[in-house]
Amino acid sequence: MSSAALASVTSPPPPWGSTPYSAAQRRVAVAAIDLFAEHGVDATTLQMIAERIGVTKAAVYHQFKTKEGIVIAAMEVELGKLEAALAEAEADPGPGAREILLRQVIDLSVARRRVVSTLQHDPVIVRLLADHAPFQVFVTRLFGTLLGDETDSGARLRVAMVASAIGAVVTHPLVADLDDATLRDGVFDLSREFLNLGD
Amino acid sequence: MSSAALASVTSPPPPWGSTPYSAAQRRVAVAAIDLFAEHGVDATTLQMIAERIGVTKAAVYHQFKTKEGIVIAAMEVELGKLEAALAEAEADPGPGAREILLRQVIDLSVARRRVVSTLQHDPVIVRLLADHAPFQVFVTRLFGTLLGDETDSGARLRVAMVASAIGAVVTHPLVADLDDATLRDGVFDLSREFLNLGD
Amino acid sequence: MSSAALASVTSPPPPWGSTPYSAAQRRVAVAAIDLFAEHGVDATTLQMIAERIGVTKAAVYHQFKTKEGIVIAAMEVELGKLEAALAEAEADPGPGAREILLRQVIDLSVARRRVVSTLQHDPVIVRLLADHAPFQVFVTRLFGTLLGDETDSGARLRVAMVASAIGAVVTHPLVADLDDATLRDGVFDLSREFLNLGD
Amino acid sequence: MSSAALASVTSPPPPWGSTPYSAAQRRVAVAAIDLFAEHGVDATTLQMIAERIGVTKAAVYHQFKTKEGIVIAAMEVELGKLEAALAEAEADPGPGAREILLRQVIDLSVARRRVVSTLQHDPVIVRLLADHAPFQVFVTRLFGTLLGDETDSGARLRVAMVASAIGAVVTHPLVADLDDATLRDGVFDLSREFLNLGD
DNA sequence: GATGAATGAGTGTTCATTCAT
DNA sequence: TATGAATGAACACTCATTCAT
Repeated sequence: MSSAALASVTSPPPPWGSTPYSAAQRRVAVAAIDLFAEHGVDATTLQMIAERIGVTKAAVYHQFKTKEGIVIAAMEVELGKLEAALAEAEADPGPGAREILLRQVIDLSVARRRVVSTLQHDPVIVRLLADHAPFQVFVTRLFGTLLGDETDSGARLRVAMVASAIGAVVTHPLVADLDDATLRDGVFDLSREFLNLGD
Repeated sequence: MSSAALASVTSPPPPWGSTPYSAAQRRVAVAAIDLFAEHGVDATTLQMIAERIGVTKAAVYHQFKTKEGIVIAAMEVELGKLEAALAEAEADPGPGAREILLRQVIDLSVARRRVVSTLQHDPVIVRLLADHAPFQVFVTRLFGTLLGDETDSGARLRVAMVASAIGAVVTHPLVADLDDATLRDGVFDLSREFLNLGD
Repeated sequence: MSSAALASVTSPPPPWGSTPYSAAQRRVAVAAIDLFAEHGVDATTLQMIAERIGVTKAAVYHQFKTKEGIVIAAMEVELGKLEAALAEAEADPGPGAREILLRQVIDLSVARRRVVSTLQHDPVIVRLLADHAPFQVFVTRLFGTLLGDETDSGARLRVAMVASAIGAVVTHPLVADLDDATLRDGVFDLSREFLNLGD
Repeated sequence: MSSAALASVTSPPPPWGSTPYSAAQRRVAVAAIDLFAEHGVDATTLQMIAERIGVTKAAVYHQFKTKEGIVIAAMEVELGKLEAALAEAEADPGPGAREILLRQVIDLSVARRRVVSTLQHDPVIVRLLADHAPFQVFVTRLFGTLLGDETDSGARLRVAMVASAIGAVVTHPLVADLDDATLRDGVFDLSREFLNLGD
């Protein structure tokens, strides 16, 4: 049994999507995500975030005690979109579950191209994720489900390559001219083929 | 004919490896690359770079007029390592040339894991590259050669995915336990399969 | 005749102990005193005061219009404890009155060690006191009574030294190991000896 | 033998006066002391310090990495003035040594009235001193020498009262009209009397 | 060629204070 | 009465950059 399936049995997954962020906090987080994607976390100042939502810098600080808090909230809001699909895949570990989850991941990655790509690689976020246990849990669950029952190094390598590719290909200049649907389906087909998920 | 081959005919490739950086400048660039990889470009201060090579901040400024200059030099030094392989592949556009180039790219990516991954995604560098023509030329040549004669959207998508995967898979946690050689060969085989390069 | 006795004739002393502070205001003042003693006035935020009494910052503002108001209230509450003894000493200017007042001052200083020491020297409070007439009156009465009939520079110097010593000795590391009773009596005896109050 | 005399035998006292502060750093420290005495440490901004010596805030930061560093330097510069007298008294523990040291302490306290009083009681400085070992050593030496051979609680109380009085009496309103010389001699005589140092 | 000193323009963060509800 | 949201003004601190020596 995969470690992810095991985890789903022993303890309920953390409620990513339902984190108790107020509406005001959500507004900040959403504005922040866009700016992070556009300029990188370090180059995004609190001033910029405040201006984008039309309030004062101090008002933002009324919602979040630190910039780091905003970054985490931004990540939670974004990754929360995957939580439902992941929970579903964990609940029904049938052969199609991985495929459905894969599809969701790709859909989100394409739909939110720059955001996903940035959040996945920005040095500040990478460092933050490494120190933030809940994120580790989420990522472990995600890759565990994607792996399914196979956990040998070959399978891990395949999943790692696909996962790496998805996050980055969506902003690759070579496919900049593809429309979302084409990119989505193309990436999905190649990923399935790559993961030997085909019939 | 590929756009890369075309480019190589119309204009001589810029001398990546032979850029006239002095020894002192090279020392700065090398120190900078490591720090960029470790902390990100924005979080790497000139003070840190100066300290790492045991000189003063002003001494660094004697070698480079701006921080941006250091970033560019760092990229040139790093990408210069691919220049020889790329030139060779361009000179002999036989069927094996793409494979050799691919191998070189993967070898470098694995050998310099964190560096490559960081330099490829750091927001400051990404922005700099977009504004820096010589980099565009280099990247165009690289992908052009990797594409070979096929330039339809399907082929472009395959190359984009492989290129995206290579740069990121090398630091993926799922393969963190693999030794360099295994990772190198595994990624190479999967990439060939992906690109339909196998016999 | 001492200037204090004169003052007590010309104008009724301000009602230190009976200042019309509501129970809620008193609660704020008491919490504030402790925090002022612990961190200094400047480093004590309204947030801290509010938290200590379990209300919100705005609730504190409902009781006091400014932070300065809280500082003044805190001083009044604390000094009010001396008001009764001072009034009594003023009413009966016999030879023992000074001694009784001295005793009260020392008792309070020892019992509320850190508080007294801090409130007497904190730069914010010192400045506030200098601008706040009622405090000047109180202090004048206090020292006037302590001085008794002698007002030459020699007597003033003795009283000044004793007064200075009392406020600070209670927190001096050299006597940190003394229990309250010992410290109280020791300081009292030395002060009497110093002021030539003994028989 | 007093603990101070012992300490002077086993290890040379730290070089308070000879701390390697550059001229520029000294200029900052001196300006800071005055401002600290005038407004308190917390209310003294780096801007104020910078302006007083006619440079930029950033220039001050070039000399000291933190505000705390400035506070410590200010203390060292000020206390360094006592170092010579203290070392001398430690070297010659004769009966007159305590008296000479006492005289020096009083002279400095009177000459630098507000400075000494403030530095001795400012909450920020008090806290800093508690966490700063070298200051503890200095203070221990100082009081040890002042105590001489007697270390019972009675002697400690007398020294504590005198020490407390000296630091505070110099700014006491009751003696504000005394000129320096009168105050100096008066405090000295009273202190001797207090400490039973008279012949 | 290298250094120490200096600077201007920010950055994240804090805090007393206000106000609509 | 009490609160949550908001703000303006400030603060300590940072950093790329310049320049006289």
